[in-house]
Amino acid sequence: MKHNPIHILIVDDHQLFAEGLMALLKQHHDDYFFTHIHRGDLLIKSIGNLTPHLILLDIKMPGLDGIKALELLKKENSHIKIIMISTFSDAETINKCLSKGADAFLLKNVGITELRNTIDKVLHQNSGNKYADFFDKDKQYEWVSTIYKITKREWEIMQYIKIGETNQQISNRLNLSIYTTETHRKNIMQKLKLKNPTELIKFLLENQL
Amino acid sequence: MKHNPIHILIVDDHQLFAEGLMALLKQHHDDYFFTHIHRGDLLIKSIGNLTPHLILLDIKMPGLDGIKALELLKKENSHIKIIMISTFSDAETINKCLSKGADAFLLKNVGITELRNTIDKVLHQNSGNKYADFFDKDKQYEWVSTIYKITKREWEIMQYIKIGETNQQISNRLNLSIYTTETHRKNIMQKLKLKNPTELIKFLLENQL
DNA sequence: CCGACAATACCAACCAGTTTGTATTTTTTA
DNA sequence: TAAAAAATACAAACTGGTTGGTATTGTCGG
Repeated sequence: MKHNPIHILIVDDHQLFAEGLMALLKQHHDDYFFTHIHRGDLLIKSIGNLTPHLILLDIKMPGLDGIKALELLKKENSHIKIIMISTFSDAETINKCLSKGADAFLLKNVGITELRNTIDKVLHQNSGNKYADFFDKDKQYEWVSTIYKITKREWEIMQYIKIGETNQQISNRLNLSIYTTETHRKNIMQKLKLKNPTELIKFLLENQL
Repeated sequence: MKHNPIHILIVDDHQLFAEGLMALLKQHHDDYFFTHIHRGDLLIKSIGNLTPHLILLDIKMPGLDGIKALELLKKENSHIKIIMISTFSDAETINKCLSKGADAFLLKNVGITELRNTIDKVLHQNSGNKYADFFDKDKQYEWVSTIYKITKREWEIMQYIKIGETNQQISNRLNLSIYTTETHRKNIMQKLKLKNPTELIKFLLENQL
């Protein structure tokens, strides 16, 4: 690591974020050099001409989402280390990433120290160990519950609505009458002052719940 | 600007983004110093004890969204310059920000040069001029249309679905029969291989369309 | 000029969620 | 322990979107 420069490829559609990352990582490592790609599909097209040791891969991107990109990459270039970086972190997404071969999963709200540590770990292990940064759902619940008076059960139901389940599916899953789920949903809508299912989904996604 | 240090307050829930920004901005300005707050509600609580010259304010945050924060801030501290930084940029959001007193609106996918220029402009003007960075919707349309074969009309209708309009409202707006809108919607769903309205909204939001 | 595609329009049966109610049981907490 | 809050359950009328069709008109490129 001292004597051969390490090539890090950053794949993220946010120019500012990518540039910031490079600036931060360079601060302690003269031997890092970077490439920046801002679209998933360009990554796949150009990976043949690039030989990164490590890819920092955003999940949410135009062109091709990070998870599909990860899948394609690991099939062809399994030696390249990949750290997924995302805003979201439901367990489902994290597990999908790890099972498709990601070496680590980090949230965008980690600090640079944690990112550096993760990079070091990933670069210096013969793979196998995975590092995942599970999101603190409790914090999220805390603010919806205090601001909107959302109860635990309502919160639980919101989580299933977010992943696209119908009232019927939620009821089956939680062993509830569909009427109960309807009632909860009604109360959620009232408390959040939302008018239609679309607005609920937007609320959930935009507030990263 | 040479002799009195400039205090920049960064309000963004993404630690990495904020740290990256600070690293980038420090590179050319020794006379900048920074505070970082990661929640909208904490901003409002602590603004009394802070005297920033400039606030870089993210729109999407837990606690209190950036637009409300902007509103509250400008009411009390109209002299503080505020640059909104966001991932999204529908004209509605931009206009809302500018009308509530934001001095500029930038997307997270601008580069550091553009950010620096905007900061300089905002700091050196007696307010009045506004800088907004309207998103290149054409680019977005380009990739959905090439990947999913979405037509112009379908794209147009998707935009209204995204803001929560019903088929009826869209039909009125575009002078179409509701049957036409239904047909377009049906085709959109098929082309995107989506099963229900929830998935469509998720697709639109997650792909920032 | 013709074939493909886009845009328009229609229909009926169907499915999902909303609204506006009421009401019982369980749990929490003052 | 009594009151409040949360969770449960039900029902009917209603609104909005889906599914799987069909069909006409316009338009653009080969």
